[in-house]
Amino acid sequence: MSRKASFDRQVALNKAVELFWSRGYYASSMKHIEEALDMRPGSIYATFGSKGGLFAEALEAYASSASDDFGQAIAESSSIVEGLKCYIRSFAEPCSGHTSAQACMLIKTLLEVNAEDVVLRDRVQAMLAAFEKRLCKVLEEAKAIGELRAEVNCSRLARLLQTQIIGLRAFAERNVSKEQIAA
Amino acid sequence: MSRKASFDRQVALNKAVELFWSRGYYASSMKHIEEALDMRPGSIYATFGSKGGLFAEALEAYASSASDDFGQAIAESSSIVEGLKCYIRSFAEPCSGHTSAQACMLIKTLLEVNAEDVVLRDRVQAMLAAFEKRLCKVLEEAKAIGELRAEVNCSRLARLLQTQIIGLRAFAERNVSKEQIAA
DNA sequence: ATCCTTTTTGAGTGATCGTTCAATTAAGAA
DNA sequence: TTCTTAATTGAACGATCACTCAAAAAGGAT
Repeated sequence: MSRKASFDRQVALNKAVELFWSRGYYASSMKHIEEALDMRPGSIYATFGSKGGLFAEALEAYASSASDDFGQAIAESSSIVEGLKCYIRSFAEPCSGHTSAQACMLIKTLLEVNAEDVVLRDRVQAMLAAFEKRLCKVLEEAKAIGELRAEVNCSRLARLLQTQIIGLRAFAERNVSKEQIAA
Repeated sequence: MSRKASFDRQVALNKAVELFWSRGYYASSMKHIEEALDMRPGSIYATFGSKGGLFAEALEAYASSASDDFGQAIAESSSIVEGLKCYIRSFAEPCSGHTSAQACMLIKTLLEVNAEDVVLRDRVQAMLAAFEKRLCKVLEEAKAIGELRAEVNCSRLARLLQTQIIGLRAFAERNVSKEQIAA
């Protein structure tokens, strides 16, 4: 039955994430995208529909992989709280191949996308809310085990933590070693 | 001696700040700028040189006005710490005319501008560093008066506070009433 | 009122934007 | 090998990008 695609969709999406994450949405032209994915416009449009469609899929891929990273950090550590600390500290270092630390792609997108693009904006907000919920569940688990005192308000602490993470990762777009503040 | 300009430079810059702050740099086209400033391209280029030049000046104007706001918040309050609290709380509300809270323009710019534009990037970083220094000085003043305990590390607390403010203002680009966390 | 000088205007520049599609290429079936 | 069918290509599209400049407009001095 005819010919099959020569590229790997997930590989292409990862390359798109890398491009959009570093350059942002508006500043990534189709020329950049063609080069990054090593695909010609026809294939890109046949596969992802539009530049916006590709971005949306790339964002989902990013969120999914970020969520995996979080789960792994918690699972690998001896305790939940220790895992959280480890996770947060990881943002302060020039981590995993990147030359310098980078702010969360969700936040970059939230701040870049103008208010007119309601669909994308809502999607990003939903992703951030989902992560907050995830954080909250993990905290409640820690409380149930006794790692956290019984009187802590988990949903409030989750919001506070997320704010901290957002600030830390945006701040990390600069310089300094400041993982000493994380605790 | 001939004709004089019919527009007010500062008024135009304030309009530019409003536009760039809400739409970002790349998504603000010259057409948007012409409309926002009520000026034609010839006048804009004669006055500000280029789109980038206008943005740079608008950013300076924003930073200057933000710095004034900070000074005023401290001066108006009964104590330094109370002034700081008030200043931070002000970001959680749909403040001063804007329909919804908005992240700091410096941070939006830092996250939007790609790494190639070194000059602008460095300028933003310098502005953020200046604000951190200002925060630090205020904290040291508070310590000298006795509002803060003697053992606090002011420069570290300043960094922590700035991270908090960044996170809070980015977070505020969403929803909720969460000024309860500020203390 | 007239002239001088500067500002303002807006049509027009080439470049690049996101996107399309007819022609070409190539994998699997017969 | 030949045929079928889908994937890939890249030239080209109209729109819009940041920007220019010659012509028109208007304030100040005489």
